[in-house]
Amino acid sequence: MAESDEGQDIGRPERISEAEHAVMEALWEHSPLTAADVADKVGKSREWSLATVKTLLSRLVAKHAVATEPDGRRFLYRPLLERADYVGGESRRLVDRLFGGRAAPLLAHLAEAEALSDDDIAEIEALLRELKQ
Amino acid sequence: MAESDEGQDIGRPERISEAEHAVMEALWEHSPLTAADVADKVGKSREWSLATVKTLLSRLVAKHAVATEPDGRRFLYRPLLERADYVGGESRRLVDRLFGGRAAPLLAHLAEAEALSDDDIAEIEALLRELKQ
DNA sequence: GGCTTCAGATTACATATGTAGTCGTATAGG
DNA sequence: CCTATACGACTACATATGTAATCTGAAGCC
Repeated sequence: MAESDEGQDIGRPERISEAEHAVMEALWEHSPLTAADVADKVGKSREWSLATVKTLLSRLVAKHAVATEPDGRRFLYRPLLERADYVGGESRRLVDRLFGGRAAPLLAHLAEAEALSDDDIAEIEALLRELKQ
Repeated sequence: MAESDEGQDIGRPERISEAEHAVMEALWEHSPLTAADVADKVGKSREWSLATVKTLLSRLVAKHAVATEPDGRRFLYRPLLERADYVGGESRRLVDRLFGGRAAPLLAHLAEAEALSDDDIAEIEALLRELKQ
């Protein structure tokens, strides 16, 4: 048992795998969805069987990242974890692990790898202006 | 067999796990090192037995991320994969997976999460100036 | 030269993850 | 009513990962 029996499930953000993340993206884009809907959306890019998508959805429910609500004889799935939280967490983890928590070196790396377009640069400048005032 | 038998091992960057990454950090900081040395350095933060570190080193050698050279009856380990390459790859993967390859949204997220210090901001501004000229 | 010791090699084992298939059952169609 | 289906639940299984312990052989110490 993860949390001592009884009591609501606060905190403890269970790790979401890459495959699971793909499913989350489908739900973030639009929800609620049935398993078939999700399989459909995700199936565009990955070649997953419906069974696979169902497994991933179950795991996400077990991890409290997705909630279900009955809809007749089936379920509608809806994200519990918000995309911003997930994305923020993952970004943070990477920056912490690889750059000692500093964002600047990350940016430097992306810049070096030509991963920054002119638009990106303009956007980042705007962001900084906003942060400073 | 990973690459058709015979022929040098070009490309195919095998994925390095988080635990393995910790070992790489030790080697990037200073190399070559013996397994015991690595265990020592890594042991500062993680509570790993020497056996564990040896396993991780072996796996890294199998993944061609680390090379060995005999030193008497033991090995000296030295990174083959460069830190910049690893870090660049991981950053890229994250940005691609979560931000459609755009760096600006990543930065926005870090900013929102207060993950940007004043120093960071100054540093990033300097970076941008450099990029623009 | 035999015993201890230290190093890498091999084996172990639980959990996570990717990827499905099968089971049981409620329901919709005939 | 009975049957074909469509779902979720359960089971499966290979590989990856975290975390070690054990085996084997060479080196050094008495």
